[in-house]
Order: sequence, then C-alpha cells, then structure tokens
Amino acid sequence: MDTRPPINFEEKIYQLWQKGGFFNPDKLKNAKKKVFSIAIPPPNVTGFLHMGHALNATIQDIIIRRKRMQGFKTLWVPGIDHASIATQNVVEKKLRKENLTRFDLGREKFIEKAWEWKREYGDIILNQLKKIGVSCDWSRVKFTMDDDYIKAVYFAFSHYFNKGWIYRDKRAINWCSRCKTSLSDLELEYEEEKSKLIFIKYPLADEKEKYIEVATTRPETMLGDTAVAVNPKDKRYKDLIGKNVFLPLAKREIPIITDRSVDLNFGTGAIKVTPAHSLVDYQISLTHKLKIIQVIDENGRMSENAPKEFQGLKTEEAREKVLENLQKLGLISKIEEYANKIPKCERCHTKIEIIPSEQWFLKMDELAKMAMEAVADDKIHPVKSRKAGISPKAKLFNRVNFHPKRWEKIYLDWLKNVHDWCISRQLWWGQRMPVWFCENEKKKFFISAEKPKKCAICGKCKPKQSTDVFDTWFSAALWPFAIFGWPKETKDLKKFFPTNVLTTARDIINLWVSRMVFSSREMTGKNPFADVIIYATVLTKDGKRMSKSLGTGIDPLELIEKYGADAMRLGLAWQITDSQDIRFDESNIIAGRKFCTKVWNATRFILQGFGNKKISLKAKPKPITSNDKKIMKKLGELIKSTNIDMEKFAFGRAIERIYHFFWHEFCDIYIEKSKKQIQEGKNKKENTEKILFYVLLNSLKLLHPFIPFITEEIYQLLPLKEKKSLIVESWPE
RNA sequence: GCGCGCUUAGCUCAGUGGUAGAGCGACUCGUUUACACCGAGUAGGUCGGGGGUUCAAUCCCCUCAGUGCGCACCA
Repeated sequence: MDTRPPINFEEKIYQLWQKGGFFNPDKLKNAKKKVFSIAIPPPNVTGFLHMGHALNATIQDIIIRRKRMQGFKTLWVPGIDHASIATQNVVEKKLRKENLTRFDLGREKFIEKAWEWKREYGDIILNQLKKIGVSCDWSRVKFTMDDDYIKAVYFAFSHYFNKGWIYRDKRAINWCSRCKTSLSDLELEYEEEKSKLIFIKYPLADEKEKYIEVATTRPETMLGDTAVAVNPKDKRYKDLIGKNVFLPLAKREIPIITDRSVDLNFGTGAIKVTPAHSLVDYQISLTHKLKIIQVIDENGRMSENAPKEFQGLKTEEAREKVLENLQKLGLISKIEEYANKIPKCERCHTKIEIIPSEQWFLKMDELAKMAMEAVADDKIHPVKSRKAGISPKAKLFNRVNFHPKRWEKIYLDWLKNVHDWCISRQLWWGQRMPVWFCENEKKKFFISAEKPKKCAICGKCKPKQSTDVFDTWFSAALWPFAIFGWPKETKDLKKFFPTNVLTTARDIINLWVSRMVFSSREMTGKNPFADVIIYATVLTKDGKRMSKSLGTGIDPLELIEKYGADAMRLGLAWQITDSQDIRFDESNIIAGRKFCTKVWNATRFILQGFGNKKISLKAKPKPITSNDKKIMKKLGELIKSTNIDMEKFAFGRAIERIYHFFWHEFCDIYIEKSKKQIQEGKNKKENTEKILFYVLLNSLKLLHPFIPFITEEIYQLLPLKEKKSLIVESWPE
C-alpha cells in the first residue's frame, strides 16, 4: 500500500456496486422487508451539474446508504424533467445560430429537434451524478415525457376536470412576448429599473376645464383605460365620484369609480384602470363590470384597438408617442423619477406584458386546503381525512415535516393567498393538452387522451387538439407517484410509494413541493413524502450567487477531478447545517481529502505486519487495557450520537463527530498506544489487533454514507473472514 | 411595507442557561518505520451595539445597527 490512497479507483468501485445490484431493491437479497424510498428531484434536461445538485445528491446518498446498510429495501429513483420552457428556449437559441425561429420549423419539426436535444444531452447530468457516487437505481430512470408519464398527466387533468376544478377563461395573465406564452407569477423575475412616473390630467367629460390627475409609469396603456378609480375614503375626490372623464387620445368617456385597493398615499390617489394590462386593474374590472380593451397584443405591440397612429408600435415607442401627444395637449402636469421593479421572463429576460388571454386554470381552494392540512398542527387543525378512504395497510403519513421547520411558514403563506393555477402554456415542448375542439361548434371541446376517431360534440367533424402544453410544474407535481407508473396500480407503486424523504432547494417550495403535496393527496390519498429537507443555497466564499454567466460558479466535477468524489462529499457534508446559505470554501474539500488520506494511512498501519491471517469480527472484542476500554466506550458513544444526528438529518454534526473520533481519539491516541500494547505479549497483541480492526471496521461503516468510495476500497482490503461489500454491511446501531 | 435568516478566533463555520469550539491559516518544536495531506504544542474572541429576565446569558425577551433572502406593492 502506498502512503496515498489510490486515484482513479472510483469508477471501479462504482461498477462493483452496480454489478452487485445493490442499487436495485429487487436484488437486495439480505434486506429486511421494510422499504425506504426517495424520488430524486429531477434535474432539468438542460441542466449542467452545479454545486446545488452536488449538495442535494450528497444528502440523498448519505440517507439512502445508511438506510440500505440498516437493512431496508432501499430505492432511490433517478430521473429528468423535460423542463418545457427552459428546454424550448435552449433549442430555440440553437436554432437562432442558424438564423431560424421555431416558427420557421413548425411545431412537429421543432419538437423533433427538442427530442434530439434530449437524446444528446439528457443523460449527461445523470452521468455526472454517478461521479458523485449516487446509489440510484438506474434500471428505473424516469423522464417526464415518457409515454406512461404523459398518461399520468392526462389522467390527472381528466380527474380534475371531472371534478369541475378545471376551467377555461380569458383573463389578464403574465405574457412573455418572446416565448409567446403565459407564465405564472412564480416564473417571473423582477429587475429594478429607473423609470418615470408621469402625472397625467384627465379632463372631466362635461366640465373640460376641470381635471382629475392620475400617475403612471406606463402611459401607453392609457389607450386601454376603461375607468379612473379612487379610494372611497378619499375626500379629495368625493365630488367627482360617478362622473365621467374624457380619456385623451383614445377619445372615450370613462367613469370615475371607487375601489378599496387604491392607495390614498401613492401618486395622486387616483389611478387609471386598464383591465387588459394590469392584474390589479383586472380585478377591479371584475367587481365593477368594466369593459376590457386590449391595446397590447401578443407580440408586445399596440393592437388594432389602439388609435390608428399607435397601431403596430412597440410599447416603448408607443409610450414616447403618447407622451409627445399629451405634451402637445398640455395634459402632463409633472414627471418624477421613479425606481420600480419590472417583471421579466425568468427564462429569456424579456419584459412581461399583462394581456388578456384564453387559458386553462385549476381551481386552488380545495387543493390549497389539502396542502395546508399536510403540515397542519394537529392541535390547531385536526387532519380530517386521516382515515377517510385509506386502506389500513397503506402508509399514510400524518404530517409532512419540513427541516428546518421554518420553511413551513413559506409554504403555508403561499398557500393561504394562492390564486387559481394557470396550467396551460403556449409552448411546443411539453405534454400537449388532451383537449379537442369541435370544428362545428368551436367553443365546445372534450377531453381525450388518444386521438379521437370522431368528434364527441357533433359526431361529424375532425376535432382539433389544443395547441397548448401543460405547465412544467403540473407534470412535476405528479413526480413522486407517476415515477412508479401511477395511475396503474403497479407493484412499485404499492411497494415504494409514498416516499420517505424529499430534499430540495428552498426556491421551489411553492413551485413544486406544495403542488406535489396536494396532487398526491388528491390523487392517491396519501402524502407523497414524510420529510422535506430544504438544504442551504451554496454561495461563493464572499456570499455571492454562484452563476455560470457571471463566472462565479464552481463546477463540482472539477472538484471531483482535483480532490476526488469522497473529498468533495465530505467537504460538503461538513457544511450541512440548518443555515440558509453555505459560503463555499474549498478548504473544506481539502480537509476532506486529508481526512481520506488519514483513514487510508490508519488502515495501512493496522494491516501492516498482519500477514495472510484472517480475522473474525463477528463477536465484539473484549477490552483489556484502559486504552482498550476507553476507545471501545468512545466508539459506542459515537455510534449512538451518529444515529441520533442522522435521524435528525444533522449530517454536518454527525460527520464532525466521526471525524473527530477517528482522527483524534482513534489515530492520535489509541493507535499510538497500541504500538506499545502490541509488544506486550501474544495475547495482548492479538486482542489489540482485534480492537484495531473492530474500531476501523465500525468507523468505515459510519463513514461509508459520507465517503463511499474510499471506505469501500479499504473494506475490500481488510482480511475479514466474513466479507461482502461495505455498501451492504450492517450499520452500527 | 410585511416576514424570515444571519452577525462567535485572520477566513469558513459549529455550539451550549453556568464565564467558548472545529477546519483552514499563523507561530514554535519535532523527520520516533501508518500518515509532513503528519505529530506535540502556542498565540488569537469582553460570542454586532444597548437594555431587560435570571443567582448566572453568547445562548431567552426587547431594541438598535449592519447584512442576506422571500412575499406584497410596483398606478
């Protein structure tokens, strides 16, 4: 043995595990009957492995490896998300280099391109995960656009539809004029921008010398105004309520109304109401039954509903022109500098327009309640459905527990105020909605997962399928059970669902976690998982976001290349605490590598001079000397605390304790003392050797979830009489 | 505006109601056959400021400051 652990041995060890079938629960021969399962948060097909993935994968692998050693039938299902909008944008970007748009190709060819992309790049991230050492069952890889997965999506949609929770409506929604699709609030990013707050005079219809003043940053939208609103409590405008104003440029009369949502203290206290292009105004228009005039179209240009001179202009151009015209009419009273945050498309950074659009919505009131119930405090909100509809054999988790607990509040706050979910997107890459429109009665539609032979409405026409696809998160919401073949009652579904743990990033608690919980409760009657671990965001050492485009990202694969997968895992695991952020410090990885070397060298010493003898450690060795007693006692304590820490998902603390034990208790003290003991007669020598091996073996076991490669490699070198693979050795309890 | 975090050794961070710990770094000594990616040791902190509860607070409460994040607003 060299004084350094081997390099490039990880591949060999990984293959040993795979050949042994240890990742596949069906092949885990010695597993007891209990089951432990995890569904991986499927990375986007466009994704490249970043530190977040590495941390997440490490956490899951630590959990699953310990459970496997404890004798559970463990299953960790890997997979990939088709990531509708993200992938579509990537493919479009590629096309742009050839000066093509998706519209040049047409839908079918474009989708074929996207599949090509998937075939070419889809496995990359999974292979990268393998380098970290993840023990996923690769015979069960899922993709959210697999045939059976699409069936699950359709089934869920029909289920909701039959319940009357799906409806189609034209309403103001977030619209990306580049992606040409609707977006949910969660898919926006906000960017601060200096803009101008413009105070415009709207003359009264019958007393043209009198004005009411409104303030706006988007003057061009005034062309679509259908009212002016003031707060009912506002005394300044008391006399004007109910009167009409004459809307300049558009030359229409619109009423002055009251609405409580108007802030008395902002601007002039009077707002222009543009229901077509503002979510708040849209709400006002519903209560006051106002007209909705769409003046901005799907391309982000002024529509034919705008006065002729503005038609076809981009909104920015129209803004300038509106200002010019108002200036000429003397209707601008002042302009203030104003910093506001404007919404942009998270994927392509185009400014979002609010426009009215026909979309599909999922009613959220019941579902939100269900999701809240899952984390309800029993004392305050008794869980009603605990027994209803659940067979006694089924695993029903009473509660979904967040770790750290504080994230429950984020989850609950969102659900309390949630709006109906717009589940349709005007994209091409994704699960196409199984909705078919009658050609004769164009407003009527029916639902069919298969291409219908005839129209279910008129019976004569060839119905046309909706061109919309589902929001990516609609399919992701089904992940923990759709991966097992749901809605079919498959063996896997029965056996491995619900899963035990979900580990994920905090920014998708609402986007994903909550939606999995209510989908699962509604579709299966069970919570999808019992525990949700929200891991820390990995930042740069000076606290900045790791970003590929800013060049601040650290590539986990480079770290693996440089220090080895174990060192990286250990360095990361070391930093798993309840904190929100990790300021990534490479010195932790270096410490990880040094520790691996230390374990290696301790083994070298213990094996040295042991010859070809074999040792049996079936029985716990009996301590003779005070050193023996001390180390055995400390080991016992360590085993206990490690189990407690790991059950609490306190992996950082667990590995620190193991590290300290191994290095400072075992190596610095016991091994040093053992050198003398070995020279004090045959009996003492043999017993000391037994203790050395015993402590080493147990340390390897405790370390294995954290640094699986080197521990397995070392284990393979040990002269044990009873030997299998460390990955399935019995966990110290 | 509301909410949630964080502020502990030079750096990155643990931690506990009883006057503080790790890793890295610094310094001193050491090349004794597991390991110099090592060993033995040293220095270094009134645990952000102020107030309170307590016999006792870094840990609990209040408040201020700095910093990060989320939500709402974004006319």
